[in-house]
Amino acid sequence: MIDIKILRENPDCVREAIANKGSDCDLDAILEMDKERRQLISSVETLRAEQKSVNSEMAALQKGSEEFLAKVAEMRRVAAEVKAGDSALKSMEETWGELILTVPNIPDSSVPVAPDPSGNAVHFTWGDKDAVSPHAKAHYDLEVFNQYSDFPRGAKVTGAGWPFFKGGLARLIRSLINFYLDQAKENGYEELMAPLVVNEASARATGQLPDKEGQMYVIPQEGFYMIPTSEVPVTNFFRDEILDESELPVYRSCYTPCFRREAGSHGKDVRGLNRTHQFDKVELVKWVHPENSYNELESLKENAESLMQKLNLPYRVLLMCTGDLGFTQSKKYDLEVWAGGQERWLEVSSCSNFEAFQARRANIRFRPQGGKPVHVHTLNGSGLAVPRVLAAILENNVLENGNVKIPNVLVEYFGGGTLK
RNA sequence: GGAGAGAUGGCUGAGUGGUCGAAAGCAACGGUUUGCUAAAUCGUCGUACCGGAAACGGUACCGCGGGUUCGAAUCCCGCUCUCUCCGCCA
Repeated sequence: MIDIKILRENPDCVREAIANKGSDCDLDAILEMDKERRQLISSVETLRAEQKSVNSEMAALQKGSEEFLAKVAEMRRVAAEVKAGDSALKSMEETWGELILTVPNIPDSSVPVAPDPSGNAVHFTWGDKDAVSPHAKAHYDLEVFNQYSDFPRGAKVTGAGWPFFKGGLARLIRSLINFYLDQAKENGYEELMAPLVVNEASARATGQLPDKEGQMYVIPQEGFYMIPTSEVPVTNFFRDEILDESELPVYRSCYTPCFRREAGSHGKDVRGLNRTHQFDKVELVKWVHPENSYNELESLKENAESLMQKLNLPYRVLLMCTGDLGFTQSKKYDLEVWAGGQERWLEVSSCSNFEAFQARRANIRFRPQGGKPVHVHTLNGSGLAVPRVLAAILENNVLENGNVKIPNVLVEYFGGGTLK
Protein backbone atom coordinates (compact mmCIF):
# COMPACT_ATOMS: atom_id res chain seq x y z
CA MET A 1 0.00 0.00 0.00
CA ILE A 2 1.24 3.41 -0.95
CA ASP A 3 1.67 6.00 1.79
CA ILE A 4 -1.30 8.30 1.39
CA LYS A 5 0.79 11.23 2.60
CA ILE A 6 3.23 10.78 -0.28
CA LEU A 7 0.30 10.65 -2.64
CA ARG A 8 -1.21 13.84 -1.27
CA GLU A 9 2.01 15.78 -1.15
CA ASN A 10 3.65 14.53 -4.28
CA PRO A 11 1.09 13.16 -6.70
CA ASP A 12 3.27 13.81 -9.74
CA CYS A 13 6.04 11.61 -8.49
CA VAL A 14 3.54 8.79 -7.97
CA ARG A 15 2.00 9.47 -11.35
CA GLU A 16 5.38 9.04 -12.97
CA ALA A 17 6.07 5.83 -11.08
CA ILE A 18 2.79 4.39 -12.23
CA ALA A 19 3.49 5.30 -15.81
CA ASN A 20 6.97 3.76 -15.62
CA LYS A 21 5.57 0.56 -14.19
CA GLY A 22 3.02 0.45 -16.94
CA SER A 23 0.15 0.14 -14.50
CA ASP A 24 -2.90 2.24 -14.69
CA CYS A 25 -4.89 3.60 -11.81
CA ASP A 26 -6.87 6.76 -11.45
CA LEU A 27 -4.91 8.96 -9.07
CA ASP A 28 -7.20 11.94 -9.54
CA ALA A 29 -10.20 9.90 -8.50
CA ILE A 30 -8.29 8.67 -5.47
CA LEU A 31 -7.23 12.16 -4.44
CA GLU A 32 -10.71 13.53 -4.98
CA MET A 33 -12.17 10.77 -2.88
CA ASP A 34 -9.56 11.35 -0.19
CA LYS A 35 -10.79 14.92 0.08
CA GLU A 36 -14.45 13.94 0.29
CA ARG A 37 -13.65 11.27 2.77
CA ARG A 38 -11.88 13.66 5.09
CA GLN A 39 -14.72 16.12 4.96
CA LEU A 40 -17.17 13.40 5.85
CA ILE A 41 -15.00 12.22 8.72
CA SER A 42 -14.84 15.66 10.18
CA SER A 43 -18.60 16.28 9.91
CA VAL A 44 -19.43 12.94 11.54
CA GLU A 45 -16.92 13.59 14.30
CA THR A 46 -18.38 17.00 15.04
CA LEU A 47 -21.79 15.45 15.47
CA ARG A 48 -20.43 12.79 17.69
CA ALA A 49 -18.64 15.31 19.84
CA GLU A 50 -21.97 17.05 20.42
CA GLN A 51 -23.63 13.77 21.24
CA LYS A 52 -20.93 12.94 23.69
CA SER A 53 -21.04 16.20 25.57
CA VAL A 54 -24.85 16.15 25.85
CA ASN A 55 -24.65 12.58 27.05
CA SER A 56 -22.47 13.55 29.95
CA GLU A 57 -24.84 16.36 30.85
CA MET A 58 -27.68 13.88 30.84
CA ALA A 59 -25.79 11.60 33.18
CA ALA A 60 -26.10 14.29 35.84
CA LEU A 61 -29.81 14.87 35.34
CA GLN A 62 -32.74 13.26 37.09
CA LYS A 63 -33.79 10.33 34.90
CA GLY A 64 -37.45 11.08 34.24
CA SER A 65 -37.26 14.86 34.56
CA GLU A 66 -38.72 17.17 31.97
CA GLU A 67 -35.31 18.48 31.12
CA PHE A 68 -34.03 14.95 30.64
CA LEU A 69 -36.86 13.99 28.34
CA ALA A 70 -36.31 17.10 26.26
CA LYS A 71 -32.69 16.10 25.76
CA VAL A 72 -33.68 12.59 24.79
CA ALA A 73 -35.95 13.96 22.09
CA GLU A 74 -33.24 16.27 20.81
CA MET A 75 -30.58 13.63 20.86
CA ARG A 76 -32.76 11.14 19.08
CA ARG A 77 -32.44 13.36 16.03
CA VAL A 78 -28.66 13.69 16.41
CA ALA A 79 -28.33 9.94 16.83
CA ALA A 80 -30.13 9.41 13.54
CA GLU A 81 -27.79 11.84 11.80
CA VAL A 82 -24.75 10.15 13.26
CA LYS A 83 -26.04 6.80 12.11
CA ALA A 84 -26.61 8.04 8.58
CA GLY A 85 -23.22 9.73 8.45
CA ASP A 86 -21.56 6.61 9.80
CA SER A 87 -22.96 4.35 7.17
CA ALA A 88 -22.08 6.79 4.40
CA LEU A 89 -18.56 6.98 5.78
CA LYS A 90 -18.31 3.23 6.04
CA SER A 91 -19.20 2.64 2.44
CA MET A 92 -16.87 5.40 1.37
CA GLU A 93 -13.99 3.93 3.39
CA GLU A 94 -14.62 0.60 1.75
CA THR A 95 -14.40 1.95 -1.78
CA TRP A 96 -11.47 4.09 -0.77
CA GLY A 97 -9.66 1.09 0.71
CA GLU A 98 -10.06 -0.84 -2.54
CA LEU A 99 -8.84 2.11 -4.59
CA ILE A 100 -5.74 2.83 -2.58
CA LEU A 101 -4.75 -0.83 -2.91
CA THR A 102 -4.58 -0.39 -6.68
CA VAL A 103 -1.68 2.06 -6.45
CA PRO A 104 1.61 0.23 -7.08
CA ASN A 105 4.82 0.72 -5.15
CA ILE A 106 7.21 3.39 -6.40
CA PRO A 107 10.43 2.14 -8.07
CA ASP A 108 13.73 3.16 -6.53
CA SER A 109 15.71 5.78 -8.44
CA SER A 110 18.41 3.22 -9.30
CA VAL A 111 15.94 1.13 -11.29
CA PRO A 112 16.26 1.53 -15.09
CA VAL A 113 13.18 3.02 -16.68
CA ALA A 114 11.86 0.86 -19.51
CA PRO A 115 8.49 -0.54 -20.48
CA ASP A 116 9.31 -4.24 -20.90
CA PRO A 117 11.82 -7.00 -20.04
CA SER A 118 14.17 -5.88 -22.79
CA GLY A 119 15.05 -3.03 -20.47
CA ASN A 120 16.39 -5.32 -17.77
CA ALA A 121 20.08 -4.80 -17.22
CA VAL A 122 22.54 -7.66 -16.90
CA HIS A 123 24.14 -6.59 -13.70
CA PHE A 124 26.63 -9.38 -13.16
CA THR A 125 27.59 -12.76 -14.53
CA TRP A 126 29.50 -15.55 -12.86
CA GLY A 127 31.07 -18.71 -14.23
CA ASP A 128 31.68 -19.81 -17.77
CA LYS A 129 28.56 -21.05 -19.43
CA ASP A 130 30.57 -22.47 -22.31
CA ALA A 131 32.59 -24.62 -19.96
CA VAL A 132 29.74 -26.88 -18.88
CA SER A 133 29.58 -30.53 -19.88
CA PRO A 134 30.23 -31.24 -23.55
CA HIS A 135 27.51 -33.88 -23.23
CA ALA A 136 24.95 -31.41 -21.96
CA LYS A 137 21.37 -32.25 -22.85
CA ALA A 138 18.06 -30.89 -21.72
CA HIS A 139 17.32 -32.59 -18.42
CA TYR A 140 14.01 -33.98 -19.69
CA ASP A 141 15.95 -35.85 -22.37
CA LEU A 142 18.36 -37.41 -19.91
CA GLU A 143 17.97 -41.06 -19.07
CA VAL A 144 18.70 -40.52 -15.35
CA PHE A 145 16.02 -37.89 -15.19
CA ASN A 146 13.39 -40.06 -16.77
CA GLN A 147 14.45 -42.99 -14.67
CA TYR A 148 13.98 -41.09 -11.41
CA SER A 149 10.97 -38.93 -12.20
CA ASP A 150 7.44 -39.98 -13.02
CA PHE A 151 5.30 -37.38 -14.74
CA PRO A 152 2.65 -39.74 -16.14
CA ARG A 153 1.83 -41.20 -12.76
CA GLY A 154 1.80 -37.69 -11.26
CA ALA A 155 -0.71 -36.73 -13.93
CA LYS A 156 -2.80 -39.76 -13.08
CA VAL A 157 -2.76 -39.12 -9.35
CA THR A 158 -3.23 -35.35 -9.53
CA GLY A 159 -2.78 -33.71 -12.91
CA ALA A 160 -0.26 -32.40 -15.41
CA GLY A 161 2.61 -30.64 -13.71
CA TRP A 162 2.46 -32.62 -10.46
CA PRO A 163 5.33 -35.08 -10.87
CA PHE A 164 6.68 -37.77 -8.60
CA PHE A 165 10.41 -37.99 -7.98
CA LYS A 166 12.05 -41.22 -7.01
CA GLY A 167 15.27 -42.62 -5.58
CA GLY A 168 18.35 -40.58 -6.46
CA LEU A 169 16.45 -37.57 -7.72
CA ALA A 170 14.26 -37.44 -4.62
CA ARG A 171 17.38 -37.62 -2.52
CA LEU A 172 19.11 -34.95 -4.57
CA ILE A 173 16.15 -32.63 -4.01
CA ARG A 174 16.36 -33.23 -0.29
CA SER A 175 20.11 -32.61 -0.41
CA LEU A 176 19.60 -29.25 -2.06
CA ILE A 177 17.02 -28.20 0.53
CA ASN A 178 19.34 -29.13 3.37
CA PHE A 179 22.27 -27.40 1.74
CA TYR A 180 20.24 -24.21 1.26
CA LEU A 181 19.01 -24.18 4.84
CA ASP A 182 22.44 -24.83 6.28
CA GLN A 183 23.90 -22.01 4.20
CA ALA A 184 21.12 -19.68 5.29
CA LYS A 185 21.92 -20.48 8.87
CA GLU A 186 25.57 -19.62 8.23
CA ASN A 187 24.41 -16.28 6.89
CA GLY A 188 22.40 -15.49 10.00
CA TYR A 189 18.89 -16.54 9.02
CA GLU A 190 16.86 -18.38 11.62
CA GLU A 191 15.00 -21.32 10.19
CA LEU A 192 11.23 -21.35 10.25
CA MET A 193 8.68 -24.05 9.45
CA ALA A 194 5.48 -22.44 8.24
CA PRO A 195 1.86 -23.28 7.47
CA LEU A 196 1.35 -24.21 3.81
CA VAL A 197 -2.03 -22.54 3.66
CA VAL A 198 -2.88 -19.00 4.73
CA ASN A 199 -5.99 -16.95 5.29
CA GLU A 200 -7.18 -14.08 3.19
CA ALA A 201 -5.73 -11.36 5.39
CA SER A 202 -2.24 -12.80 4.98
CA ALA A 203 -2.55 -13.12 1.21
CA ARG A 204 -3.70 -9.54 1.11
CA ALA A 205 -0.89 -8.22 3.28
CA THR A 206 1.89 -9.51 1.06
CA GLY A 207 0.06 -8.43 -2.08
CA GLN A 208 -1.00 -11.77 -3.58
CA LEU A 209 -4.54 -10.47 -3.22
CA PRO A 210 -6.18 -8.85 -4.96
CA ASP A 211 -3.85 -8.62 -7.94
CA LYS A 212 -2.53 -12.19 -8.22
CA GLU A 213 -5.61 -14.07 -7.20
CA GLY A 214 -5.53 -16.42 -10.19
CA GLN A 215 -2.10 -17.69 -9.26
CA MET A 216 -3.16 -19.39 -6.05
CA TYR A 217 -5.06 -22.56 -5.26
CA VAL A 218 -8.05 -21.88 -3.04
CA ILE A 219 -9.58 -23.93 -0.26
CA PRO A 220 -13.09 -22.49 -0.38
CA GLN A 221 -14.48 -24.33 2.60
CA GLU A 222 -12.10 -22.53 4.92
CA GLY A 223 -11.39 -19.41 2.88
CA PHE A 224 -7.72 -20.43 2.76
CA TYR A 225 -5.13 -20.17 0.03
CA MET A 226 -2.30 -22.59 -0.65
CA ILE A 227 0.92 -20.63 -0.50
CA PRO A 228 2.56 -19.72 -3.82
CA THR A 229 5.75 -18.99 -1.85
CA SER A 230 6.71 -19.06 1.82
CA GLU A 231 7.12 -15.29 1.57
CA VAL A 232 3.43 -15.18 2.45
CA PRO A 233 3.34 -16.99 5.80
CA VAL A 234 6.81 -15.80 6.77
CA THR A 235 6.27 -12.09 6.10
CA ASN A 236 2.95 -12.32 7.91
CA PHE A 237 4.70 -13.77 10.95
CA PHE A 238 4.91 -10.25 12.39
CA ARG A 239 1.65 -8.92 10.99
CA ASP A 240 0.02 -6.32 13.26
CA GLU A 241 3.03 -6.21 15.54
CA ILE A 242 5.40 -3.56 16.80
CA LEU A 243 8.99 -4.78 17.03
CA ASP A 244 11.74 -3.42 19.24
CA GLU A 245 14.23 -1.37 17.33
CA SER A 246 16.98 -3.46 18.89
CA GLU A 247 15.57 -6.62 17.27
CA LEU A 248 16.21 -5.29 13.77
CA PRO A 249 17.27 -6.57 11.38
CA VAL A 250 15.41 -9.88 11.62
CA TYR A 251 16.49 -12.61 9.17
CA ARG A 252 14.43 -15.76 8.64
CA SER A 253 14.72 -18.67 6.24
CA CYS A 254 11.96 -21.07 5.42
CA TYR A 255 11.68 -24.19 3.33
CA THR A 256 8.26 -25.04 1.93
CA PRO A 257 6.73 -26.55 -1.13
CA CYS A 258 5.09 -23.81 -3.20
CA PHE A 259 1.85 -24.18 -5.10
CA ARG A 260 1.06 -22.27 -8.25
CA ARG A 261 -1.77 -22.68 -10.69
CA GLU A 262 0.31 -21.30 -13.59
CA ALA A 263 -2.87 -20.77 -15.56
CA GLY A 264 -2.10 -20.11 -19.18
CA SER A 265 1.41 -21.56 -19.19
CA HIS A 266 2.16 -24.10 -21.84
CA GLY A 267 4.75 -25.35 -24.32
CA LYS A 268 8.49 -25.55 -23.86
CA ASP A 269 8.42 -23.45 -20.70
CA VAL A 270 6.62 -26.11 -18.77
CA ARG A 271 8.60 -29.18 -19.80
CA GLY A 272 10.23 -31.22 -17.10
CA LEU A 273 11.39 -29.21 -14.14
CA ASN A 274 11.03 -25.79 -15.72
CA ARG A 275 7.58 -25.15 -14.33
CA THR A 276 5.49 -27.38 -12.10
CA HIS A 277 2.45 -26.68 -9.97
CA GLN A 278 4.26 -27.76 -6.84
CA PHE A 279 7.93 -27.09 -6.24
CA ASP A 280 10.34 -26.79 -3.36
CA LYS A 281 11.97 -23.55 -2.39
CA VAL A 282 13.87 -21.99 0.47
CA GLU A 283 12.90 -18.39 0.99
CA LEU A 284 14.96 -15.74 2.75
CA VAL A 285 13.03 -12.93 4.40
CA LYS A 286 14.28 -9.80 6.13
CA TRP A 287 12.63 -7.15 8.27
CA VAL A 288 14.96 -4.18 8.44
CA HIS A 289 15.39 -0.58 9.47
CA PRO A 290 14.31 1.71 6.61
CA GLU A 291 17.74 3.33 6.49
CA ASN A 292 19.46 0.08 5.61
CA SER A 293 17.10 -1.63 3.26
CA TYR A 294 19.12 -1.13 0.08
CA ASN A 295 22.28 -2.47 1.68
CA GLU A 296 20.23 -5.34 2.97
CA LEU A 297 19.02 -6.02 -0.57
CA GLU A 298 22.61 -6.31 -1.77
CA SER A 299 23.56 -8.76 0.96
CA LEU A 300 20.40 -10.77 0.42
CA LYS A 301 21.24 -11.06 -3.26
CA GLU A 302 24.80 -12.07 -2.41
CA ASN A 303 23.54 -14.75 -0.04
CA ALA A 304 21.51 -16.24 -2.89
CA GLU A 305 24.37 -15.90 -5.36
CA SER A 306 26.83 -17.66 -3.09
CA LEU A 307 24.74 -20.83 -3.35
CA MET A 308 25.24 -21.06 -7.09
CA GLN A 309 28.90 -20.26 -6.71
CA LYS A 310 29.29 -23.11 -4.26
CA LEU A 311 27.34 -25.40 -6.57
CA ASN A 312 29.60 -24.21 -9.38
CA LEU A 313 26.70 -23.21 -11.61
CA PRO A 314 27.10 -20.30 -14.05
CA TYR A 315 24.54 -17.62 -13.40
CA ARG A 316 23.71 -14.02 -14.11
CA VAL A 317 22.05 -11.26 -12.15
CA LEU A 318 19.51 -9.00 -13.79
CA LEU A 319 18.50 -5.65 -12.44
CA MET A 320 14.85 -5.51 -13.36
CA CYS A 321 13.56 -2.41 -15.11
CA THR A 322 10.46 -0.49 -14.05
CA GLY A 323 8.23 -2.27 -16.56
CA ASP A 324 9.21 -5.69 -15.21
CA LEU A 325 8.92 -4.81 -11.54
CA GLY A 326 6.07 -6.35 -9.64
CA PHE A 327 3.24 -4.34 -8.20
CA THR A 328 4.70 -4.40 -4.70
CA GLN A 329 8.41 -4.02 -5.43
CA SER A 330 10.71 -0.98 -5.34
CA LYS A 331 13.74 -2.77 -6.66
CA LYS A 332 14.36 -6.32 -7.77
CA TYR A 333 17.21 -8.51 -8.91
CA ASP A 334 16.50 -11.73 -10.74
CA LEU A 335 19.06 -14.49 -10.51
CA GLU A 336 19.19 -16.84 -13.47
CA VAL A 337 21.11 -20.10 -13.65
CA TRP A 338 22.54 -21.36 -16.90
CA ALA A 339 20.95 -24.61 -18.01
CA GLY A 340 23.52 -25.87 -20.49
CA GLY A 341 21.34 -28.53 -22.10
CA GLN A 342 18.44 -26.26 -22.92
CA GLU A 343 20.93 -23.47 -23.52
CA ARG A 344 18.85 -20.97 -21.65
CA TRP A 345 18.83 -18.98 -18.43
CA LEU A 346 16.32 -20.12 -15.83
CA GLU A 347 15.10 -17.85 -13.08
CA VAL A 348 15.92 -19.34 -9.71
CA SER A 349 15.61 -16.38 -7.38
CA SER A 350 14.08 -12.98 -7.29
CA CYS A 351 15.42 -10.68 -4.59
CA SER A 352 13.23 -7.71 -3.82
CA ASN A 353 13.02 -4.71 -1.60
CA PHE A 354 9.45 -3.74 -0.87
CA GLU A 355 10.43 -0.80 1.29
CA ALA A 356 7.40 -0.12 3.53
CA PHE A 357 4.82 -1.18 0.95
CA GLN A 358 4.15 -4.62 2.42
CA ALA A 359 4.77 -3.45 5.97
CA ARG A 360 2.07 -0.84 5.57
CA ARG A 361 -0.40 -3.43 4.34
CA ALA A 362 0.68 -5.93 6.95
CA ASN A 363 0.98 -3.31 9.66
CA ILE A 364 4.48 -4.28 10.77
CA ARG A 365 6.31 -1.54 12.63
CA PHE A 366 9.15 -0.92 15.01
CA ARG A 367 9.47 1.65 17.74
CA PRO A 368 12.44 3.99 17.39
CA GLN A 369 14.07 5.03 20.65
CA GLY A 370 11.34 6.88 22.49
CA GLY A 371 9.42 7.69 19.30
CA LYS A 372 6.27 6.72 17.49
CA PRO A 373 6.08 3.39 15.65
CA VAL A 374 7.49 3.40 12.12
CA HIS A 375 6.93 0.83 9.38
CA VAL A 376 9.82 -1.54 8.79
CA HIS A 377 11.12 -2.35 5.33
CA THR A 378 10.63 -5.92 4.16
CA LEU A 379 12.75 -7.85 1.69
CA ASN A 380 12.76 -11.34 0.38
CA GLY A 381 14.43 -13.58 -2.11
CA SER A 382 14.64 -17.25 -2.91
CA GLY A 383 17.67 -18.93 -1.63
CA LEU A 384 16.97 -20.83 -3.83
CA ALA A 385 14.27 -22.57 -5.83
CA VAL A 386 14.97 -26.29 -6.15
CA PRO A 387 13.75 -27.65 -9.52
CA ARG A 388 15.50 -25.27 -11.88
CA VAL A 389 18.75 -25.52 -9.97
CA LEU A 390 18.31 -29.26 -10.15
CA ALA A 391 17.77 -28.96 -13.91
CA ALA A 392 20.99 -26.96 -14.23
CA ILE A 393 22.94 -29.49 -12.18
CA LEU A 394 21.67 -32.35 -14.30
CA GLU A 395 22.27 -30.60 -17.60
CA ASN A 396 25.62 -29.03 -16.84
CA ASN A 397 27.15 -32.02 -15.08
CA VAL A 398 26.24 -34.92 -17.37
CA LEU A 399 29.10 -37.32 -17.89
CA GLU A 400 29.80 -39.12 -21.10
CA ASN A 401 28.04 -42.26 -19.86
CA GLY A 402 24.89 -40.32 -19.03
CA ASN A 403 25.45 -40.28 -15.26
CA VAL A 404 25.51 -36.97 -13.46
CA LYS A 405 28.33 -35.69 -11.32
CA ILE A 406 27.07 -34.36 -7.99
CA PRO A 407 28.53 -30.93 -7.05
CA ASN A 408 31.16 -31.27 -4.35
CA VAL A 409 29.24 -29.34 -1.74
CA LEU A 410 26.33 -31.76 -2.09
CA VAL A 411 28.27 -35.01 -1.98
CA GLU A 412 28.01 -35.35 1.75
CA TYR A 413 24.31 -34.49 1.77
CA PHE A 414 23.64 -36.82 -1.13
CA GLY A 415 25.77 -39.66 0.12
CA GLY A 416 27.71 -40.11 -3.08
CA GLY A 417 29.43 -38.36 -5.95
CA THR A 418 27.38 -39.58 -8.88
CA LEU A 419 23.74 -39.90 -9.78
CA LYS A 420 23.43 -43.00 -11.88
C1' G B 1 -17.08 -33.98 16.33
C1' G B 2 -19.81 -33.23 21.57
C1' A B 3 -20.06 -30.33 26.43
C1' G B 4 -18.45 -26.19 29.16
C1' A B 5 -15.47 -21.65 30.36
C1' G B 6 -13.23 -17.43 28.67
C1' A B 7 -11.18 -12.99 25.48
C1' U B 8 -10.24 -5.62 28.91
C1' G B 9 -3.87 -1.44 27.76
C1' G B 10 3.38 -4.46 27.36
C1' C B 11 1.71 -8.11 31.46
C1' U B 12 -1.68 -9.30 35.79
C1' G B 13 -6.47 -7.77 36.71
C1' A B 14 -11.09 -4.49 38.44
C1' G B 15 -15.20 -2.84 36.09
C1' U B 16 -23.04 -5.54 34.43
C1' G B 17 -26.30 0.95 31.01
C1' G B 18 -24.32 7.34 31.97
C1' U B 19 -18.72 12.20 33.61
C1' C B 20 -14.81 4.94 31.59
C1' G B 21 -9.76 5.40 27.19
C1' A B 22 -11.00 2.56 31.28
C1' A B 23 -9.24 1.43 38.79
C1' A B 24 -5.15 -1.06 40.96
C1' G B 25 -0.61 -3.66 40.71
C1' C B 26 3.68 -5.12 37.83
C1' A B 27 7.04 -3.92 33.98
C1' A B 28 9.22 0.30 31.28
C1' C B 29 11.01 5.43 31.00
C1' G B 30 12.45 10.26 33.50
C1' G B 31 13.52 12.89 38.24
C1' U B 32 14.61 12.97 43.63
C1' U B 33 16.99 10.20 47.40
C1' U B 34 21.31 6.84 47.87
C1' G B 35 28.73 5.34 49.10
C1' C B 36 27.33 1.03 45.34
C1' U B 37 23.34 -2.47 44.57
C1' A B 38 18.64 -2.72 46.39
C1' A B 39 14.70 -0.03 48.49
C1' A B 40 11.80 4.40 48.83
C1' U B 41 9.38 8.48 46.50
C1' C B 42 7.33 11.84 42.58
C1' G B 43 6.12 12.07 37.52
C1' U B 44 5.49 9.99 32.56
C1' C B 45 3.75 5.72 30.42
C1' G B 46 -1.57 2.67 24.17
C1' U B 47 -2.80 2.87 18.86
C1' A B 48 -5.05 5.01 14.66
C1' C B 49 -7.56 8.73 12.12
C1' C B 50 -9.30 14.06 11.40
C1' G B 51 -8.00 19.34 12.08
C1' G B 52 -3.51 22.41 13.10
C1' A B 53 3.04 25.22 11.15
C1' A B 54 3.11 23.84 16.12
C1' A B 55 1.29 23.87 21.00
C1' C B 56 -2.83 21.40 21.10
C1' G B 57 -7.96 20.02 20.08
C1' G B 58 -11.44 16.28 18.36
C1' U B 59 -13.04 11.20 17.23
C1' A B 60 -12.64 5.93 17.31
C1' C B 61 -10.81 1.50 19.51
C1' C B 62 -12.21 -3.14 26.03
C1' G B 63 -11.34 -10.39 20.46
C1' C B 64 -14.14 -9.32 15.41
C1' G B 65 -18.92 -7.90 12.99
C1' G B 66 -23.93 -6.44 13.57
C1' G B 67 -28.19 -4.84 16.79
C1' U B 68 -31.00 -2.40 20.98
C1' U B 69 -30.59 2.68 23.38
C1' C B 70 -30.57 9.68 23.92
C1' G B 71 -26.14 6.90 25.81
C1' A B 72 -22.79 0.19 25.45
C1' A B 73 -16.47 -2.51 27.97
C1' U B 74 -21.35 -3.51 30.36
C1' C B 75 -27.64 -5.86 27.24
C1' C B 76 -28.96 -9.00 22.51
C1' C B 77 -27.40 -11.82 17.91
C1' G B 78 -23.55 -13.90 14.70
C1' C B 79 -18.38 -15.09 14.07
C1' U B 80 -13.21 -15.98 15.40
C1' C B 81 -9.69 -17.51 18.75
C1' U B 82 -7.97 -19.64 23.53
C1' C B 83 -8.52 -23.06 27.63
C1' U B 84 -10.77 -27.59 30.16
C1' C B 85 -13.29 -32.35 29.70
C1' C B 86 -15.08 -36.39 26.33
C1' G B 87 -14.61 -38.84 21.54
C1' C B 88 -11.48 -39.68 17.20
C1' C B 89 -6.61 -39.64 15.18
C1' A B 90 -0.62 -39.02 12.69
